[in-house]
Amino acid sequence: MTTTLTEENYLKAIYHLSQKQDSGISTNAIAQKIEAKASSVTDMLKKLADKKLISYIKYKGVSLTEKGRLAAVDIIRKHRLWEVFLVDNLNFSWDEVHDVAEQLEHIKSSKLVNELEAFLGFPTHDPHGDPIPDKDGQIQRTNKIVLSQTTLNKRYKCVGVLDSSSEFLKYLDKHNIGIGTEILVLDREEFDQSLTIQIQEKTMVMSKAITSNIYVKQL
Amino acid sequence: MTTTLTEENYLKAIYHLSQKQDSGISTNAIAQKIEAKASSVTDMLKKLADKKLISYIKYKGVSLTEKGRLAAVDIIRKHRLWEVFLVDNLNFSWDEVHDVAEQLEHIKSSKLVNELEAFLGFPTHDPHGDPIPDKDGQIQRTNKIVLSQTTLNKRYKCVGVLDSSSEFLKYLDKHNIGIGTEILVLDREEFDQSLTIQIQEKTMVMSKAITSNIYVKQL
DNA sequence: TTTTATTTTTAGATTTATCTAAATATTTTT
DNA sequence: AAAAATATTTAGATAAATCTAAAAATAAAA
Ligand SMILES: [Mn+2]
Ligand SMILES: [Mn+2]
Ligand SMILES: [Mn+2]
Ligand SMILES: [Mn+2]
Repeated sequence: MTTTLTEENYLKAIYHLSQKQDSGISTNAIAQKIEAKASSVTDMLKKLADKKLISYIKYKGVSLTEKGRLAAVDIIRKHRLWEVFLVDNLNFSWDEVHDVAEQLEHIKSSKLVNELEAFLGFPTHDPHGDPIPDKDGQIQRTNKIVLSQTTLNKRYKCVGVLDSSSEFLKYLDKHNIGIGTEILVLDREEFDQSLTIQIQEKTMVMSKAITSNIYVKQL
Repeated sequence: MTTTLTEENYLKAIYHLSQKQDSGISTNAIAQKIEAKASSVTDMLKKLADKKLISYIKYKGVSLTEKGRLAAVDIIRKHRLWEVFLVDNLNFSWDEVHDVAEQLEHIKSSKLVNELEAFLGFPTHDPHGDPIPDKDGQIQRTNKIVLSQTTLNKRYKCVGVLDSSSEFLKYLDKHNIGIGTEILVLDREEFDQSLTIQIQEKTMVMSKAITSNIYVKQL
């Protein structure tokens, strides 16, 4: 009952796609995420279905079984714990950790991940504000919203990012926005939905492409 | 010019075999170490020779090129640094680290290994007393001997192990022998070369199978 | 120095994960 | 409801790493 690196990447991709859309995850959507051709995906789906990790109905898309969900969440747990380690202890910045974590998440050793978690002080979130699943696959979900959906003249705190690409994170760094940053929403331009916000006395305008990728919580 | 996980394992195997015997490492010796069939080894040797990582003359065995040696030493550097991390920070004992390090040694990120080294305080040796190669592939070699070749009535310090299998390390744990342990050699039985030694007031007899796997330095 | 044994290489197959091209199913448009 | 477009699956190929069985080379023994 061991999963290969490739299978693990498919499970993770299906899991992430399931966050947006509950079931019937399409072959094409997976192909796009994995960066493989649809025919390759079909082959792998048969394999994952044989292993009871997904429910697969030809032409109708897939969904994770409980077994598959637990496997996926375990990879994500490892990924996020390693990201915390890289930032907290090895001087990585939040835009540098993802690629290395993509490799580290496949290391197989339950002692390793559990000891790592303890060493890090049982962190609840990774450097991008994403929650870290616990040993039993439970995820602490908080009711965050995206900055684009905030109401005017209220104060918010940045608690995460939707897009955690290196490019976007560097943009945020440049404008001194990170997890914990306080943001006051001043105005919304109706034409393009751009926001005028204030961060530490400084006022700036942000396009919707930006604000729809920043998670905040009202203070 | 990237090396696959499998290629890396072959390079490491060839490197370790080269420590005992300088050149002309045989196909069979590699096969035994890798736990593969000789025919599989021959295939891989061609591949490694194509990549200029080894010098290979049909039927005459192989040796690492400088490029291959550096690649091998880099894997070993990572392996040993991770072993230090596991023991120093994640509560692993020296008999538990090897299998996990076998996985971690293949993670590709020069920032990761260099930052890890700094985080660990630039350790010179791993938990088994083996030297950690530096960034440039240099290895600090010390003139250690095996316990079986010591002279009577002299005091030694354990500085490493030749056999670092879990079984052997557990045996050493049971008898309170570890890196740094002081050993006084009292007597040698000529018949079977067994040694009577003294460790912290306690006297014990050890077979040659044991004493030839413990590295010591005279005090 | 032949003969025998061992080692190494080659030839051909297998498994995993991928691809292209073609066939089939589903969805959308007319 | 038929035609067109899109999505998905199948068929057949390829590359990496392995294997078994057979052939060839080298080493050891007679
Ligand atoms: Mn990540
Ligand atoms: Mn993350
Ligand atoms: Mn080791
Ligand atoms: Mn070691």
